[in-house]
Parts: sequence; structure tokens; C-alpha cells
Amino acid sequence: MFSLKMEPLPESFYARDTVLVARELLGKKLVRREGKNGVSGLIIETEAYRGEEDLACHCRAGKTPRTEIMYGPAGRAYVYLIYGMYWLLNIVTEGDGSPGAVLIRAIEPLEGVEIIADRRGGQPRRNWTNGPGKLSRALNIQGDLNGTNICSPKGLLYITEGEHIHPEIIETGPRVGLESVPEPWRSKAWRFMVNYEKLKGA
DNA sequence: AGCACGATTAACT
DNA sequence: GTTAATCGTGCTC
Repeated sequence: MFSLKMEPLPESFYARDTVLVARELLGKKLVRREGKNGVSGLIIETEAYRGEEDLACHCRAGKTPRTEIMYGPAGRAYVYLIYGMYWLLNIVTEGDGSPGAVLIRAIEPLEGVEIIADRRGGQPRRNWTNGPGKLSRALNIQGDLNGTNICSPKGLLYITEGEHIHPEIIETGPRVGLESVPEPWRSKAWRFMVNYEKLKGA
């Protein structure tokens, strides 16, 4: 039986305020398709990066070859390499010409757990996908996915409805790793997390 | 052309 | 708590 919940979220979901999209992505299901294999997880942590004025956003440098994707239509993957070895997955938000993106920081594995276990071998389960570089390793997300349209049902990467998250188990705080970023951007509470222990207990 | 550094992670002491 | 790994990007010369 075909389920509407399997449909990727439409571009209109992402073409809204970046901070709102970051919050609403909690509980959604991130799906990576690789041939006949599928790996997925529930999004449990995100961060918003919005506009050229946000000195933590790569867009602070304006439109460059790297940031160009964030100036285009919403619902595309912005994937970039950091520290020469970790790929980080973002989803482009806002409208054409208004740059912004949501960093996916952590997921809870749902499907393809054996594949994830292989790729994250040697690590305890709780450390499989609890960081942006780790989840990219688990889902085989690399630079070739930069620019991918994540609204396509046949795509290599997309997001569907997942679980409803009760507001009481959502936590917020400053974004991670911005020690050298000036205020007020360093302290903006644009990080959103699901308290997963409470989620499982619910 | 050269350089400093980063939205991180894992392995150290 | 501390630190190495490793390279694309944006800025300076």
C-alpha cells in the first residue's frame, strides 16, 4: 500500500525562514538511497545558518563558487568538506536569492542499521550518527551529493515525514564550534535538539 | 602563489 | 583535557 508519508517533503517546506525550518526538521526522516540499499535515520539535531549578515554562515563571504548553492532554490543539499576529512550535510532554505541552510547535526538510525554498523565499525552504537561528520560517514554522504535536489522521490537523498516531536522534549542553545565568531551571532540560540531519551520514553 | 584556518572526530595522556 | 589528521576555501601579497 502506497503511503503518502513516504513522499519527500516538497520544496515549499524548505522555502521558509531558516530558523523555523531547522526546528521543524526535528523528527523528520532522512533517507539515503544507494541502489537497492537504503539507509535512514530520524533527524534529532539541527542548526540554522541564515543570510550574509550571520557571521557564522559561509554566506558571510557573499556569493562564491562554494556558497552559490545557498543562493538558489530551497530543498537542495549543500555538502562541504571541513578539516580536510569530514563532509557536512546542509539543506538549502529560504527563497531564490536569499541564502540560508540548515545543518543536520545528528540522526537516530532507523533503517540500514547493519550498513551503518559496518561504516561506523569500531565505534559504540551511541557514537554512530551523533555528529555531522559521523552521520555523513554512516550515510555515505560526500561532495558528489552537493547540489542534489532532495525533493525528488527517486533521488539519492530526501526527507519524509517522521515522528511528531512534542515541544517539551525540544532543547535549544547556541550553535557549536563558533568560538571565533563575533556576537550576537555566536550566541544565537539557533541549535535545536531532541532529547532522545525522553523521546523513547514517550 | 602562498597562507591560515575551519559548522569535526578519534585517539591520545 | 589535549592534539593530530588533512585539504578546500577565501584572503593577502
